[in-house]
Amino acid sequence: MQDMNIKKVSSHELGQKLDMNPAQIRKDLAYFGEFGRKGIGYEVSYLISKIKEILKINRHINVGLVGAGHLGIALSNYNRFTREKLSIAAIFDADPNKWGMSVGHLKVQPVSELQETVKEKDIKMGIITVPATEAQKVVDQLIAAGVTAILNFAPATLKVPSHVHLRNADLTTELQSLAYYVD
Amino acid sequence: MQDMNIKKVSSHELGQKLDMNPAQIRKDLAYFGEFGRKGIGYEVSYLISKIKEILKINRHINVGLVGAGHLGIALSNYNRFTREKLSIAAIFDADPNKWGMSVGHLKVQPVSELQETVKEKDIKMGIITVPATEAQKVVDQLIAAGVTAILNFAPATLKVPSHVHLRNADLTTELQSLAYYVD
DNA sequence: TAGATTGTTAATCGATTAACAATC
DNA sequence: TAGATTGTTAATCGATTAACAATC
Repeated sequence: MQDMNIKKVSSHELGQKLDMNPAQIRKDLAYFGEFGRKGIGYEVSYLISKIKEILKINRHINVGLVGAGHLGIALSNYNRFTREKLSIAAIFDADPNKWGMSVGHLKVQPVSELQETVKEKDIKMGIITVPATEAQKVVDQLIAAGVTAILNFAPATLKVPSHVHLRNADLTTELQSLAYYVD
Repeated sequence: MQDMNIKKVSSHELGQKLDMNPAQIRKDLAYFGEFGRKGIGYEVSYLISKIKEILKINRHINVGLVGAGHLGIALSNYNRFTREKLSIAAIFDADPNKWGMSVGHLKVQPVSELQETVKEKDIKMGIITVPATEAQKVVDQLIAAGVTAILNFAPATLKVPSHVHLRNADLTTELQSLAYYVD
């Protein structure tokens, strides 16, 4: 709506677009504060900024990626990250043949430099795109370096301490959920 | 549990593992049929087969992948698909330089062959890993070929007719949801 | 038989929706 | 002012949990 230069929106309009009851929208928003004006509605730009604040996506975050294989390179080139204030700030790999290889504006670094680089570049999140057999070792190293939020693409069940937030991006599950609708 | 050679399980045990109330588990399962035995519990292998049946993941499905870039190649090599009865049976790309290129045991085909190959190989699902600018064109071609379940990795909002099931695998959202827990 | 556990009905709990005073 | 729309309280609805007869 902001892109379409629409300035204000009512809970009724939002409800139509999101296929939700207007009262639900007002109640959910009201839980976090008073963002609207009676008789007027919600100001689009203000609502966006408030929602970003609530979801904590109103700040820049540096991300470290471990595993310079096809998936790792694909993610590095994924330009939507940049738009959403997420920067891949370093890429690591265990394979000496890949060290120094250019990926975008970055060069692949040895995993041994992980700890130092995480501190230096203020990396707060990690992405794991190594083979399943290497994943636990990598997650341990990321945690040792102080990273507490990790997105794992390796098809492995990883063990992390309770203060670390691990999210598994399981592409199989996505496909399987679609399989339900086939035929 | 099957891998651990455990033969039977009670709703109480399942509840503990899944962090759910035992009554919830019994009720949910009972919705689909009577899978347990009073005084005994559920037989692990039977329960697995019934759940796979309910979720319709008890059959082999061939998948066509469009876009032989890094992400496409990464997905082709993703061996977990095979284990879950999902086979990438063909890879397409618009770039003539990629035609004939080997990816696993497949060769990259021109998109012009899509329609024919989908029929020939009984492809039921599609994966889109092309640039955002090409995605709508590709989804249209997949639909024209008769594919009704599509997983899209391109950061684009695609239009599909109501009988087609489109699922967007948005990697940004995954990362953003983790960002909430940073600091 | 006694203990265990299901499937299901009844009770409880929480989430959604309706209604409305406040007010722009 | 009259119409619109919020934030919030009250009413409704549905989902979760407890309880228990059936039975292995």
